[in-house]
Amino acid sequence: MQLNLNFSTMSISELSGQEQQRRDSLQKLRDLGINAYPAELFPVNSYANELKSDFEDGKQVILAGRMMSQRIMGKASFAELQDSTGRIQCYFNRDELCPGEDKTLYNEVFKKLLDLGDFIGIEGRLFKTQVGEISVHVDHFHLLAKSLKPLPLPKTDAEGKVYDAFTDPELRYRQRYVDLVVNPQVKETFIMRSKAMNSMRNFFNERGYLEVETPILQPIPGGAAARPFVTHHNALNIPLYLRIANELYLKRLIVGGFDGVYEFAKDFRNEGMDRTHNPEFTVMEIYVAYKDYNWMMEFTEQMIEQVAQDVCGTSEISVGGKAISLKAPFQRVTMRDAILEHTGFDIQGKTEDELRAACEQLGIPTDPSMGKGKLIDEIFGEKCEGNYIQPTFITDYPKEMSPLCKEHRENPDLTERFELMINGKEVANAYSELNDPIDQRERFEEQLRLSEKGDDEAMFIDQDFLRALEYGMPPTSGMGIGIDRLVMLLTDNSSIQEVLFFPQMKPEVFEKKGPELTENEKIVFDILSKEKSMDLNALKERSGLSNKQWDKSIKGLSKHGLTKVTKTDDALTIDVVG
RNA sequence: GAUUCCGUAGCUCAGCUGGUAGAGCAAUACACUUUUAAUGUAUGGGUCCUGGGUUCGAGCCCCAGCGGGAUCACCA
Repeated sequence: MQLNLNFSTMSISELSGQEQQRRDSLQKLRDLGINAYPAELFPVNSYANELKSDFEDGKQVILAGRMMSQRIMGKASFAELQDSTGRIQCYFNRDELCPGEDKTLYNEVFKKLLDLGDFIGIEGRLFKTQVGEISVHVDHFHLLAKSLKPLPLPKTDAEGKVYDAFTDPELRYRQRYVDLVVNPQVKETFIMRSKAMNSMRNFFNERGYLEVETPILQPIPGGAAARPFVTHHNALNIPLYLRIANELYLKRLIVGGFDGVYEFAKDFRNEGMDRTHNPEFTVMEIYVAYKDYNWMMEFTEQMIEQVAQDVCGTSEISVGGKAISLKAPFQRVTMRDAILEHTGFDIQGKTEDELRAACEQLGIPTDPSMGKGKLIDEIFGEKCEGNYIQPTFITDYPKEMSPLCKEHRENPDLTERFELMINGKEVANAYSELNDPIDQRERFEEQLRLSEKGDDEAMFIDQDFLRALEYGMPPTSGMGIGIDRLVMLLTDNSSIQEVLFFPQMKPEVFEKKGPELTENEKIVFDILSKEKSMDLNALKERSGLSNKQWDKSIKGLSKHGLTKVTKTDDALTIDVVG
């Protein structure tokens, strides 16, 4: 029946007015014989920013990008073109673009059928307007790709004040492509991220270390204490884990004879999400043979300074309004001294009970499952960590916290481990790596006992890794650095979501708006279709619906275009349309 | 997980003690040959996140849910 006709066109009526207009423009372009999505390459030879920095009057240029604004003044117009480097103004003159009688290209195509956001290609020459704005005098333009959805359009005035900024975090993260188009500083953040990784890569390559790749799907998720994601391999019919770290594989490569290996690795942890944690994140880990953690501290501080130079152009950065100097060397403080300084308590030689008592005294909650290492870690995390704004190496961690780290050469309760703290947060973590296979096996067994006590993050025993160590691993120092957190520092962002292109979010629900009438709408429509025309109140009586349900239903029917309400002097009448 | 705030036009946001949904930009039409948040005139544009409830009447009040932000807790 007739209903079907109405409903079949519904998907089109779901479009906003502006979306519909753009589709109409697209059709008109096609009617004019213009392909809105041409296949051939466009021979770009210039970019907005370099044209502005190296102005050369009259230079012939070909460039392409999105048209982001249009100022039409009769026979002449200005438009802004945004390419990957920035924006440049373009000048369109009707009688130059259309020298003959036919002004369609300017009057119709440029002025009416092009929309903001469309990709166009420009051929023209550089000049400066009377106001001094560097612009391209357009000789020819080509539609390269039509945009069917209107972009948000932030505007900046002469004083640099931004209006109508696209700021809603949900929309920005879910539609990062839009965020990147309209928010230049967002793009800059990700360019800096790429520079940081390139800088580190260069730093390592110059020293002869090898970039490698190791498995992401691991039968035993080792190298860290964390809950993994599990998946299943069909052909092998075994569970596989997404890696929580790549440490054990990189050490196997040192066993195999490489002097230095590093990997930029995506790790995965099935834990909470907040402004500093995303379920997948990027870590750089590097292992260098014949070195210890003292060497690694020097290596790390040099690397950080170099990265800051390459990314920010300076080692003096500002984070959340605080000035931080990333110039090497960094301060070194043992964990014992750090705790002594900030609490007055000396952890040296203390028993578990004494440590627990100290925690109570400091107001730090404890529970019976915490061992010595955990208690010390709590004190440090609670009372010390936040104080290290300037880069500081905290060294010599308790043994229980570090099952893969070599025992300290002077104190068997400690390990040769450091963490680099910047802005009160951990940025890097490094060891003199444990290479004694017998000691390593005992440490794993200790982890197993923790696991049996209910610690679901205790490490698994990796027998193959132990076998590798038994063949012999040279003394080695390893270091891991959280790339996301480092980039947060360098770009002065306090949320990890700002430095990930696509932070994890709950899946978006794309509502399917069914063409079906709701039950209530059907009830109302059935009554009405028998009568064709009714008094509104009479219909409401007959329907027996509550006020709210009645209201929804009657609005829904009008929306579907099935009914029409007309107002006479003192009554409302409803009719079936058509 | 707890607390708290938010969800209204394509975008940014108003919306009074509950009384027929507003502005700027964007869009449409017209004018305008070096403008620049261009300007002037006119016009169109809404599932007020969803579902219940209270009410003669809900964008607003109540309940439940969805999504997001912030803070805290947990966790490397």
